[in-house]
Amino acid sequence: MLTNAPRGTKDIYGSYMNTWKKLEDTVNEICTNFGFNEIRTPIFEHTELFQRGVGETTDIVQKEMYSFTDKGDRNITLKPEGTAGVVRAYLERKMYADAQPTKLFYITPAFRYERPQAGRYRQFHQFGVELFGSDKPSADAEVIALAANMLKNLGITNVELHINSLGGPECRKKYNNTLKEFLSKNIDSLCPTCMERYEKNPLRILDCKNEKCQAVLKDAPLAKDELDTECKEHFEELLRLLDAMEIQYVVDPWIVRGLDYYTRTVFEFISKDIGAQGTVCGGGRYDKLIEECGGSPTPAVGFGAGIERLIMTMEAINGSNEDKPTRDIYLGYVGENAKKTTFALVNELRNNNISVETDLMSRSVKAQMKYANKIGARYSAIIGDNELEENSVRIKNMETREQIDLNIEEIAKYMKENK
RNA sequence: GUGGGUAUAGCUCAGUUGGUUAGAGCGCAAGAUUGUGGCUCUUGAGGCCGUGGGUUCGAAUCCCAUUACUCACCCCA
Repeated sequence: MLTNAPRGTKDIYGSYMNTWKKLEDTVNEICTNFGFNEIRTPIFEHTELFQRGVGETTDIVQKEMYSFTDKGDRNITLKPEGTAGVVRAYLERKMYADAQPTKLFYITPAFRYERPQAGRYRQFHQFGVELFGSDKPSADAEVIALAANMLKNLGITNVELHINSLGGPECRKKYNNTLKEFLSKNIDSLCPTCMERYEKNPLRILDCKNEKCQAVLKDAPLAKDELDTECKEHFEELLRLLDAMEIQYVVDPWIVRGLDYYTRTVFEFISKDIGAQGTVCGGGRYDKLIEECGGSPTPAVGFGAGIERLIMTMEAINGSNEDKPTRDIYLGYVGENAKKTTFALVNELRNNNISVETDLMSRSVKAQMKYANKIGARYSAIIGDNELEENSVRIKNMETREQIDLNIEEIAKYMKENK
């Protein structure tokens, strides 16, 4: 137990960390270009926030939350997703009084008690974006464009954008009824889970993979055909904007998102290369959520992307990022006198922003050179009594094997020039 | 929560019909005449054979349980 991380968690280090950092840098840069500002909200919130925000009927709230009572008898939950906390902050910090729209992004751990499998962890990480204050299709377009742009910049080309509109609350209610009516004729041919869903959440039946259910659904009414004129116009304008930006998409009437708060636009970027959990990025519009959380009616769009899944898709294309570490120079030494000089020099170089390593293992010169090679040092030098006497150190380029003699004082300058 | 697969060294994996001290490759460490890397060679360290119980004269090997990992369902990022 002491040497086992809790189930469904992961240590991030080594080559995985390289990819992770690259991803974070890309995300930061793109969000800045799109005018989104970073927000970091607490890792835990009052349980009620998620019950309201994510929805009482969702699996997330009903069975997957890490909840506990703190010493002050507060009901606390580790965030199972990123949006609710941001919505809370938007209201609490009165960001609606700033220039609108408010455009925020976050990278955060999230926690769900689920059976782990490929692309699914109990602690995972979400990159997400939220845009508050605009009900216009252009806001949907901007958010989708950001996601597409990010994926492109990460070199993720093996994903497809699926998009749909569920309509506003009225359309949705109406569609639910039409769908139930349609299904009622064939309810006995549905799979057992779908028979349950018929009562609970008929929309979900649409993306059941069971063949029998698919057969029943063949001529099912589609949400996009039940939209009122406003919702329909909204969706069509969004598609026109995506076309204008040359963002490829598939209108997929079957996508239904599991979170309760979506209205109108929903979309997913789906990969076929990372197993059953193929949704790399999912989001949509949630015009009712802010009211639900106690604010005045405010439209919003956003998405969440799973960092681990993004990395999986990147690795499916490029393999894992096995970059060797690199250091500017390895400075070794022989003998006690040289040791002091070397440590002083190492410190000076580091103060000049040069990456240096030296011997901490009392190794032979040969072993020190081997180590220099392993850590990917670009240059190496060994300081001993001879070098101290003559004030001359031989700097070796590890790749070309070229060597050059320098005074100890000249080393920092030389390394800066050859950084 | 439900099902399938797996579990031997840091990693990838051998291990015969149950038989004495459990192996290989890679990695790690030391060395191959003086203070200089990558190749080669030698040597070494490192295993409660996932854990607990059972069968047996004897278990890494057979049986049961358990845990973890893994894939899928479910759900979602």
